[in-house]
Amino acid sequence: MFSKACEYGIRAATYIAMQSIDGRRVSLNEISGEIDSPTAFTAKILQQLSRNGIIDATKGANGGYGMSSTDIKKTTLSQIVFAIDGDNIYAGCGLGLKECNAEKPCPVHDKFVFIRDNLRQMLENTSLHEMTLGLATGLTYLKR
Amino acid sequence: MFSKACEYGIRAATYIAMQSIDGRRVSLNEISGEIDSPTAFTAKILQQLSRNGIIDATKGANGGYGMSSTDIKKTTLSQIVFAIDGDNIYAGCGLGLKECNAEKPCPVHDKFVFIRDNLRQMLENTSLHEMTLGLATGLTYLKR
DNA sequence: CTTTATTCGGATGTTTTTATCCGATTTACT
DNA sequence: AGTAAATCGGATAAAAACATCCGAATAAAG
Repeated sequence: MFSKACEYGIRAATYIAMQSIDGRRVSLNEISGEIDSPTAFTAKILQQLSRNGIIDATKGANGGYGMSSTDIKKTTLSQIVFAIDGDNIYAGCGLGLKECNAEKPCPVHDKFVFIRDNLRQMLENTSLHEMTLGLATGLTYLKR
Repeated sequence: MFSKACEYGIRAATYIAMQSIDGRRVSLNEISGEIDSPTAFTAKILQQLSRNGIIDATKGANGGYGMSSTDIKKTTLSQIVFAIDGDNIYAGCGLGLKECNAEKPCPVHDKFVFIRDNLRQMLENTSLHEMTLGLATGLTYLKR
């Protein structure tokens, strides 16, 4: 469904959000350890999120990654996916046609539109804040 | 959503089905021309579909690919996707966790289950026969 | 029996995705 | 000023996906 980069990105952002709620800044090593992702690759993804203003990255001692509480509430999975994978998920034909649309549809056009609308709404309606709720209570996990 | 191989596979199988309904066997060259796919790569995919019993492949002059009318009605997109991409679409966690399940879920487990169930049902309930209906009447297309 | 039209199967090449390495830069603390 | 703790950014490597090539095998038709 998503690229590996996107999976790591969502998990990393969720972890950063959770720790930011507790007022803690986190380092790359802590993140990749806690979400069980390849460290150097995760660094690249965090750079993309930082450039897109989704997380705050600070160099130097006592640096690391963090998010403001308003960003935690406002940022949705949709924004993270878009920052990493672009609009691949929303745009494009399910069967790979370049000019598939309502005028000249592929045989599964309508059915794909329906499923992708579901996915899009889910991503747009899920905030990082919501993602952290289950983690704090031990109901959900970010690794294994 | 799907791999390129899977996209070509669905389009190719749909084209074969449509022509088989008219009693025509089709060659690799005709298929890749009519669905606008890379010829040699399409051959590999058709081999997979043939090995999985989804299409009939016959060597030699007057050979080519075809499907029985019962297979056209019975074969679903789900079977084609499974033959090419395996269970990647149905199985596995949306965030890439190896042991994500109802006991130990990722933060979006339930939401992903919902969306994937939609997708699975759509693929299981769409037959190749249904795919060909719009093509014959010029309502849907397999290329461009 | 030869030619022609086909798919099959293995080897190979290309592109994209995933992942690593390491020096440069920045910042805080002593 | 010096050192340690961080991210940044560019180069490189490895793996997977995508794609091509070509000889072998098969079958029909002349």
